[in-house]
Amino acid sequence: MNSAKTDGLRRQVLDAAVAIAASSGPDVISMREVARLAGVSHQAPYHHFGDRAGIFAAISEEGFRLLADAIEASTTLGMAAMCEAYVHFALAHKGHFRVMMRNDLCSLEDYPSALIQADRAFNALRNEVTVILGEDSHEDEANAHTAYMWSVAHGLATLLLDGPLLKKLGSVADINALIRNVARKASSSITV
Amino acid sequence: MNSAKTDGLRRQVLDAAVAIAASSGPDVISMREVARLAGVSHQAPYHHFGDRAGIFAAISEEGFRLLADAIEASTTLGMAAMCEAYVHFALAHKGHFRVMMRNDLCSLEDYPSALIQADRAFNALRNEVTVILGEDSHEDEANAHTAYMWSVAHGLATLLLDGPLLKKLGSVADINALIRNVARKASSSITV
DNA sequence: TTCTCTACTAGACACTGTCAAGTATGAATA
DNA sequence: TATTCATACTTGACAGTGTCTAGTAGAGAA
Repeated sequence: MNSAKTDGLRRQVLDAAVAIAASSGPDVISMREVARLAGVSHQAPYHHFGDRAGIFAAISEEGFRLLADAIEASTTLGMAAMCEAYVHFALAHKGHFRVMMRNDLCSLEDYPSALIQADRAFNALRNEVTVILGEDSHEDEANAHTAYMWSVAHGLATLLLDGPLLKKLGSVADINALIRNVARKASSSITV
Repeated sequence: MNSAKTDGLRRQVLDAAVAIAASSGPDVISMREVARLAGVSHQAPYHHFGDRAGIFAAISEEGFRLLADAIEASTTLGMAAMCEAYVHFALAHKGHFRVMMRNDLCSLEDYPSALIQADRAFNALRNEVTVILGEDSHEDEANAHTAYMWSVAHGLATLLLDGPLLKKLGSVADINALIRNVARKASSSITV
């Protein structure tokens, strides 16, 4: 009955927390509930995560690692593909994404290992922008374009995930078509 | 000492809650804390809001009303101005904005009066898009463009407010210049 | 006077995160 | 083999939380 000791409790708690974040949001995650789900005492998770913020930090690190992997993998496919990759990651990893983007749950700068993964994702996007703009482009210009691309992808992702206005866009027949459409618009704004 | 009875307790609780949301995030808002700040018993706020979600609903309604006002006012100035208005609203009303965009705190469809205000804001943007596209434009095209504009504005707003990657964009000299730049890029993507 | 409505207060309950202290188990060391 | 020690837990307690229930002071209407 007690599977906590067979496969790692740490992994089990993490999976439970991500599942709760995906279904009901990160705020519903409770130390005592995840302990209960894992079949251990209410204090057992503290040994692996320190405190509640520690769980969120672990989810963030894992999430940013997955996001960076996805974005780096799409680099060769161009700007629009990177934008799509960002949105699809958010939809496919709802639990992770919701936690990652809430730095009130755990401030990223307190957890350097999570920050490293976030940097990987950002740098991949930033590099692609400079490649497109060319070596001689101004730094501010590259920053502005990066901010623009990130805003589009992040905005669409959060609107699709938790946006109060999502249902208004429901009349768009295919949600993947919308994502592709938005990504294409965004990427074409760089070259113009 | 007890100013709760002189000016309305409802207003006092709301202001305290918005202030806490702006400084520390909505999750820190506690029924008992806002009651304490207002100098009343821990049950007094329940008479005005029903429960905790009721406070968030009231903040959402007020926030969407202010947002709709701001967006409608900027209609005559064109698409880029509407986009800027959205972002500036988020920065100027941090407390409201954070609550509005968290429908896990209170789901908007349960509070029709708040939903009406959200619709006002959306419709203003949507109308402007159709005006630019022309009467004969397809509905899906208008939806896609509206989704795009909303994504850009919302993405930039949330990244500036709570984004873990905000500091990366810090090298952009003037943040208002960034907002104007992004808004202009976004609006020009419609006519192209 | 009595009745009713509003705007509260007071007490209790289950639940939460977390501190402190204890325990079983396995490996390393003397 | 006996002892030490770290790991991975358990148990118990505490303050703080949202919210249910039950009361109360006061104003206006009948």
